[in-house]
Amino acid sequence: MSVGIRHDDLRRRNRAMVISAVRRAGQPSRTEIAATTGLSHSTISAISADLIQEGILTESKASEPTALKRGRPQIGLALNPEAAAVLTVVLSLNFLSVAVIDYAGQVIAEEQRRLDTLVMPRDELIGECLAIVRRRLQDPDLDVGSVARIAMGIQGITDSHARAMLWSPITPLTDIPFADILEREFGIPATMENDCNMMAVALRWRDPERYRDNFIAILLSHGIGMGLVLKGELFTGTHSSGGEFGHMIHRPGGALCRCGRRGCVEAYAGNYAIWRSAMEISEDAAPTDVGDADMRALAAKARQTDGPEREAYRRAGEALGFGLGSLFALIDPAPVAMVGVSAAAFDLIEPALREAIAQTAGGQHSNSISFDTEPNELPLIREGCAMRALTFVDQEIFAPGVQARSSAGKIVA
Amino acid sequence: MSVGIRHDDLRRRNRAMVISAVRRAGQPSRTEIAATTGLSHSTISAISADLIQEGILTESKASEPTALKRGRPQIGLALNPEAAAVLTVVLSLNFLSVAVIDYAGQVIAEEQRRLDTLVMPRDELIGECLAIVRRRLQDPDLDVGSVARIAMGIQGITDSHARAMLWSPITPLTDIPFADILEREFGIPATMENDCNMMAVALRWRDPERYRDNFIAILLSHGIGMGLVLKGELFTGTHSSGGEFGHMIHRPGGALCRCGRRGCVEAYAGNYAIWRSAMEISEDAAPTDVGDADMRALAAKARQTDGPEREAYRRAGEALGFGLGSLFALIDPAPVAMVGVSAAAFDLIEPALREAIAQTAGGQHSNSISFDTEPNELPLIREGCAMRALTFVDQEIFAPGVQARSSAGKIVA
DNA sequence: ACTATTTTTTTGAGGCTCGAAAAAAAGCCT
DNA sequence: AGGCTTTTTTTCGAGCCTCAAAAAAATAGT
Repeated sequence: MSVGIRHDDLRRRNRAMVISAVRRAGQPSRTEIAATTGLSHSTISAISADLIQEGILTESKASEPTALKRGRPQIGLALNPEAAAVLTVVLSLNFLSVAVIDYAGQVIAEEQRRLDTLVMPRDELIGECLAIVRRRLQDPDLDVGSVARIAMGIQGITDSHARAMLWSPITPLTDIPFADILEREFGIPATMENDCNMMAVALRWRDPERYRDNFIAILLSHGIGMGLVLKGELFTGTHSSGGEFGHMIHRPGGALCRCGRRGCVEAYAGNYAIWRSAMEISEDAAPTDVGDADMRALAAKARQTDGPEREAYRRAGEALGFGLGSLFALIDPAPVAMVGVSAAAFDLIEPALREAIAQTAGGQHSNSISFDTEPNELPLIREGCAMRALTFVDQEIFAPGVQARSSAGKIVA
Repeated sequence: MSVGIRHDDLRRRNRAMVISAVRRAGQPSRTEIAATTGLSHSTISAISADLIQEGILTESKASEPTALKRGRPQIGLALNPEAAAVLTVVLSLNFLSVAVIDYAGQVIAEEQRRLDTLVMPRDELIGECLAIVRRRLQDPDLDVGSVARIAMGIQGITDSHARAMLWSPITPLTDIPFADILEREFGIPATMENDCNMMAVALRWRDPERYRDNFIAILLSHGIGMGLVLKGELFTGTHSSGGEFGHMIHRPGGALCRCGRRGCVEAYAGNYAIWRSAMEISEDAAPTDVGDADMRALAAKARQTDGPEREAYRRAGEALGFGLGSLFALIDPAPVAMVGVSAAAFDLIEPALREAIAQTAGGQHSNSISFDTEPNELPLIREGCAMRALTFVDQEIFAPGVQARSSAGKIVA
């Protein structure tokens, strides 16, 4: 079961804590770090001396316009951008993008490509991913050896260990162990992350005030996805990436969902469902792909006239509201971020959503539940992947445990 | 944010680990503890010498019929029953029970009382609880000073810090801070726990093989409650005890629930809902109390003839199945324990439940989801409270952190 | 009685954090 | 300018903790 704390773990954990304090705070002084971590000044001094000597941190003398104060000025500590680099791969519908990011979090190279993900055979899809990564790694401007981690994000379900894509709406293929494939090809540790989870991670870094310990990121796109942070931790399923909010049951035996089942929230609130409803096509009709431009036109029409388009958004709001109500019954209410193309139509969705949620036990005080919108999910996913990879480097490479230390470079299976 | 590890914390944590290893394993030898905790023999030897000297552990020479082996025989370590005692209070519909339990987990005294919880005024209800505790504490056979912790369990919603009852079906009263009340009255640290959470805790101690890291305990009684363990941790809401499975929405705008809303799972699967449906009373009718004997008679009738009684159980199964399907979409499937009087009628519920769950995304491989039943919830709740209180003593009193050490006896607010 | 085997304790070394004191690096004041 | 104050950072010794190795203890087999 839970394991004892060894004597060496102590330093390792406190190192990790100092690094993470610097990553969060930007340019904290040693004194500030001591205050936030609760460790003594002497300990922080010793650890940061080590980290600077190892090239992980740097002293940034040129601190911001220092508020004129008496006493020895604080010396800001910053992440050394050259300490390492990470690579992010984001695979979404018909689109593949890669970025190389330095240790301080700045993008230093990127590349994007259009693909027909829906029809590509397995080998080709994997091949395209490997090829784009290889091109970036072979960039002469880049010191290849410094790429310490790859984080790949994909729309769809991944396993709970972040190793494989289990199922995805962007391809009929299933069970592709992308993390293992990337590690085998490039010898760099990799993970396979769920898109909505990465959105949640990114939101937390973007706005820690609002998105701190408990919040929900919901992707309103072709499908409905969710990333959930509870008590400061990303919530995942026990076997899969979990949080399949879109496939909670809204109406037993109801509209046909893309997953082949009936009555899921997504079957009322996914792009295809809103489209189907607005066009007054049967609820039993097979889901079709709807482009972002078409969805924006639909929203415009719904705003203009009170017809089936507006009703379609109303029904989507109702499904989302009852779904959120059920979710809130389980976890208590939390702030929500709506992301994706239909988040731009949240004005059409919100009234019915609030009305529905007010009818649920989880929606008590539904007026106090706050929603935020962000129409563009891709930057969020990439940012999330970047932070995921960087914090891995922080913890597993620059503050390694006993196992990792004895077998540097070996990929953990 | 997260705080650094001090040097003194190390010993504290490892002490706690040794104690918990003994509590889990029964009579482990030092060598076994070293193996399970991963600490060295010398460390375990030093820590256990301390604990024995302080009267927390004892060496149990008279170990079980030792498998004849060469070498120095292992000396079993056991919890010293006299090291401390805890007190459990369980308040349920019309029933109040108290037990005193020694440090090794044996019940050493108990008392039970019938009350009219539904109609008692606030002062009287609190007064009865205090009186029954006081009687047990004043028992001359009991060394009062040794009672180190009180855990109170109640049917209903508690806050996430386990301090107060927020709402309960057994009384119209709300927001009673029982933990504070007990602490003020007796000067003993106390917590206020949710019944279903305690059921889950108890199941884990009873059968750690089956109920280890991920499982669900569902109370099928007047209302529907849930205790959820995910990744080895009890899952609670962010503000409340959470996990209000019974108030997930089964059918928007559907049958009237005891909570005043419509379409909750409970409005189809709670005792009153099954009764209402079997008697062919309107779904809009106000919930009524149904005795356990009546429910058993109803189940018998349903088994005998295919009438409205059987249909009522079928509809309960359907609601539970779709509810579990939605839950499993969020957390992935896990073993389920059905507890309470209607668990005895699970044979009537199961077919429709499995049929419904198979129609949900979370219910993939629904045949592999296993159900267990336990008709009697009260012993489980008491056991859970006992283990809760005992592990608190293990961790907070016998392996105290810096704060607790410097202010012994002070109640943490 | 002696040896082999296994468990437990003892001992010394090394490492970590902490508090106190010293050193460093400014601004402030006369 | 020079001394003083204030604040940050570093240094140093003390006290713990864990670990590995060696020693001691306890028993079965021969």
